[in-house]
Amino acid sequence: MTRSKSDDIETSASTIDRVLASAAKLFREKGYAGTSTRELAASAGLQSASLYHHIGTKEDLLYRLSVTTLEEVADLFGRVVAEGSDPVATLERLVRSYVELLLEERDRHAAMLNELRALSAQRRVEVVELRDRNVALVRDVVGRAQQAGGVRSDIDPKYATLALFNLLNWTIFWYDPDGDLDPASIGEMLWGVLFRGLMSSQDAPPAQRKPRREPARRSKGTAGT
Amino acid sequence: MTRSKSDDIETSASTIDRVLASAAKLFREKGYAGTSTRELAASAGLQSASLYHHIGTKEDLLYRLSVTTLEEVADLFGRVVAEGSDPVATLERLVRSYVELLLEERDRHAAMLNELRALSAQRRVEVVELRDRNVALVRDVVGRAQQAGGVRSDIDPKYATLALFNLLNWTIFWYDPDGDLDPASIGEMLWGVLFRGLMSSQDAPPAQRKPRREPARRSKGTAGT
DNA sequence: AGTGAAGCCTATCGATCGCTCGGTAGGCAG
DNA sequence: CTGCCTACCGAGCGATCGATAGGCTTCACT
Repeated sequence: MTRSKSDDIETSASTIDRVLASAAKLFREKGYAGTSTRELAASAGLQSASLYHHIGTKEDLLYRLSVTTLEEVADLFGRVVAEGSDPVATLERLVRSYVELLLEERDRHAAMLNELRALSAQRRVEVVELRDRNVALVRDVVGRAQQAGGVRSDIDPKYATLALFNLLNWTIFWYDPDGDLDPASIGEMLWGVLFRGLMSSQDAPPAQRKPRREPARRSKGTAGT
Repeated sequence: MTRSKSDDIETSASTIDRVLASAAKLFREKGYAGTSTRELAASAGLQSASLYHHIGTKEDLLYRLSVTTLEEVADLFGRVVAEGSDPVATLERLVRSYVELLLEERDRHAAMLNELRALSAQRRVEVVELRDRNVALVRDVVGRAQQAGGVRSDIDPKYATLALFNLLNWTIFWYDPDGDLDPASIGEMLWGVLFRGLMSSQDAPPAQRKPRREPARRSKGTAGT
């Protein structure tokens, strides 16, 4: 009452949030199996036994991290698609905002993407379903962009989407928060590579052009060079 | 002393090769820390004690796998560059042959790429140096392709190369040897995405064109889309 | 003042970890 | 034959693992 109780509640974050943040950081740095519950507890500022007041098992940490992270992605994607505009512009916003989220929450995304195998079979299936739902949303946008003529149609949208996430996800391995580029700049760079490619553009249109409907040849691509 | 000893040279030992192959497979599937020496031995058809007749420590397995794998990549890259031709054609052969090697030896590449953190500090530095040497070779080819006008010059070759390995390396996570595409087809698809991008090509040249020398502006890239 | 939950602690459990020990089986040289 | 070497194994070491048992303190509410 009269005494200042605000000073001992002033803990910056709740204990469970500190534990989850520590888990994400350590899982990314050392892997799930390579992180002990004692390290985890110490990183969050408590004894290992005290962990089990907040969680059931060590696996719960990875599971909660993964679900939260994938639901954030689903929210982001849902918001971007709800804005509604032409498919290529939507795809660009998906890519760039995803990269920004991926890198700003790198610990959680890296833990989820790399340590999925450590989950029990049932939970792994559940997490994979969440992830696949996000991927399917992007694939739909890719397909619509192809039908609208903004994206080349000689690549199966399934593989175009796999290539897209290839290009974006591996960034978690080299992104440096103290490096030259911030997440938004990396997203801009990667979108540029994804959409325009590395090919020198002598006369490519800088923005989208009216749908011109290529004959959608499905040959084997740039075989001969 | 020099009688027929060529057949019992230690490099032809089959047990150690089985152990190394088992280690690569298990490290990819379960991670380094998640794989016990007992599992490793069982997978190679031995008791765990017998492992230590062939190796010093568990870490030796990861180290030997990593060095061997990176030296194979260095050999491959050296051969491709030695063929000598225009930089864009060299880059295409680098990309496509790298993807084929990456996927044909997926276990070893995945173990090396994902479990590097499990190595001791000294060995980790050594392996990273080997890897960076391979990356630097690709970056040089990218830079020469830019100077020759075959690759757009508005992206720092450092980041173009990071994007390149982004696009290729993540494939280890979804490649299925029993799936639709074989490694060569995936390499062809990824090269197509890397070089041409996803943009619908109304009039882009299907093969290389004579160097046209862009002014090589080095600004911040594709800001306005 | 009394009650009960929340939050964290010390101490320790059984299981499993990487690794070592002392041995055995068989090939080969003298 | 003896002696040595490679390859392997059963048993078990100390350390560490994830998780548990039970106690102490704080605090809200009666």
